[in-house]
Amino acid sequence: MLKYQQIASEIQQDIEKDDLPQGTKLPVLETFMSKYKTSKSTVIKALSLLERKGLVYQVRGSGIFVRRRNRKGYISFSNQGFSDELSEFDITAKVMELDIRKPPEDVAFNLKIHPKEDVYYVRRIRYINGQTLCLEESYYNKSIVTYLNTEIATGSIFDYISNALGVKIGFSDLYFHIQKLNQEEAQQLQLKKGDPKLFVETIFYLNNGVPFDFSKVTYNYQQSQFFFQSTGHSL
Amino acid sequence: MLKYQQIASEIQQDIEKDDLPQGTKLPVLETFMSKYKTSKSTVIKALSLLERKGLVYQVRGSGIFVRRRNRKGYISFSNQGFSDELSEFDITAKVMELDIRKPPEDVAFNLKIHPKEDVYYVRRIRYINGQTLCLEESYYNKSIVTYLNTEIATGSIFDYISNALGVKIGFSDLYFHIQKLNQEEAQQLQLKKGDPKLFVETIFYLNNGVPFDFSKVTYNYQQSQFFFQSTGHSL
DNA sequence: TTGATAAATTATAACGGTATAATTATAATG
DNA sequence: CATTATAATTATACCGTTATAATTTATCAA
Repeated sequence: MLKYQQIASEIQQDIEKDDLPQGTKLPVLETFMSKYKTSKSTVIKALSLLERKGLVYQVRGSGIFVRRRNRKGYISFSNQGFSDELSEFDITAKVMELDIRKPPEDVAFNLKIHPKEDVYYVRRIRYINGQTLCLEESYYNKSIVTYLNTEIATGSIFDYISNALGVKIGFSDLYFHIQKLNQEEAQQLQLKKGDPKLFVETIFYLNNGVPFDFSKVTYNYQQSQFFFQSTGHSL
Repeated sequence: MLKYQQIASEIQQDIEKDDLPQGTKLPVLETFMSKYKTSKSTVIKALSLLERKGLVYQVRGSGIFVRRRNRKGYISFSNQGFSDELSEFDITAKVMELDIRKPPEDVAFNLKIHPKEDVYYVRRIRYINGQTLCLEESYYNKSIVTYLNTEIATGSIFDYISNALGVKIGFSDLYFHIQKLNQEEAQQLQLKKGDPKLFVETIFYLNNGVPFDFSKVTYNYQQSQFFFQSTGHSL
């Protein structure tokens, strides 16, 4: 791990370990410099990383302070997309379908592939604390995600992709819609037709800009409590 | 404006002016260094800023590339919250209520003030392209936002706060919920009771960490198409 | 005590340099 | 021609320094 990431990680652990409350002032930069035996720029980078993660805020001329959320039970979605810090919740998944097929037109378009190229198709129901969280349909570019099976898809597909396949995940585009459930979705989520849903289409890209996953997710509105932290202009 | 912000702004304008397509490679760092007569670190800072804004992505060993969204008609919400780049849309507002009052318990809690301190209360309906976009209830800490009137609230309150009052806006916490409209909300949004809604509570903080605005917004689900770009882990 | 002024503290901007890691292009090899 | 090894390109990490801007604290005057 990079030095500034390591430092950021240690500072984060310290904050969480001591459960420092909102507004607590952290040591000054000089302290971190000598503590971690590194340069000022590296400390600044580490703290900027924590600021982007929403853990601290920095005030010029004053200091660096702890930033905390004040509500529990919300699924946080950071700049990495969702699924960060879901350790707080018990998330499981049931794989309904998994096969190799040719992509529909919209999928081919979003993955920037030819409609006759193969994709992995995965349909899952995900559960949070035993309740239905969402229906998920995902299409993976098979030339990048070369292999998948039900066992893998029952766990975290992304962990598998980044670890076993050594693929580097970069960024993603998310498109949110609020809609009404149709009959089929309602049945699978154990809700009623016409009930609200959050529908999210996401395109995931590798770090070199190549799209490798296009997914459509329908969320159970009863579980749809999300938390998002925005950070300042400059940083 | 700071040098790196200025450079970022100019690069952004170049990208938009020439309408550079996704994946276009930008000049190498050296080019920017000599073009803007500045150091490498400053160029890197400018480009990192653009990366966080979702305008470019950088690939080590390869180059810097243009990142573009591929759908129109979505309200983008960046790390500044919503309302960035809304120039694409025609947004108006009608002020329904505006007065000074004592905050309810939850508002006092989120603004971290005593329940007997004064707040400005503003209730607005906002329209997008002539259609109802959302109902908004906002509470402003009066000791920070010292004055408001209907004329100001008809426009952008945040522009007024940051320009006229010279207050520096920092970050914000957003809490999202998917729910059903009640009778009153449905009527105001010209929808039906039980229709879906996106309900967002937001706490806005000054750059020194003091909360100054707590708002509750109910979105018309028919207009609720949002776009969000996530950026990589490291950066 | 109050209010203004100055000094100290603190984070940030900006410079410029060396070293490193990832990618891409080129050359060598079979 | 395909594969492999090497070199060139390119962005990033990291160092250390000076200058600057915001804030806080201390000082002084009324």
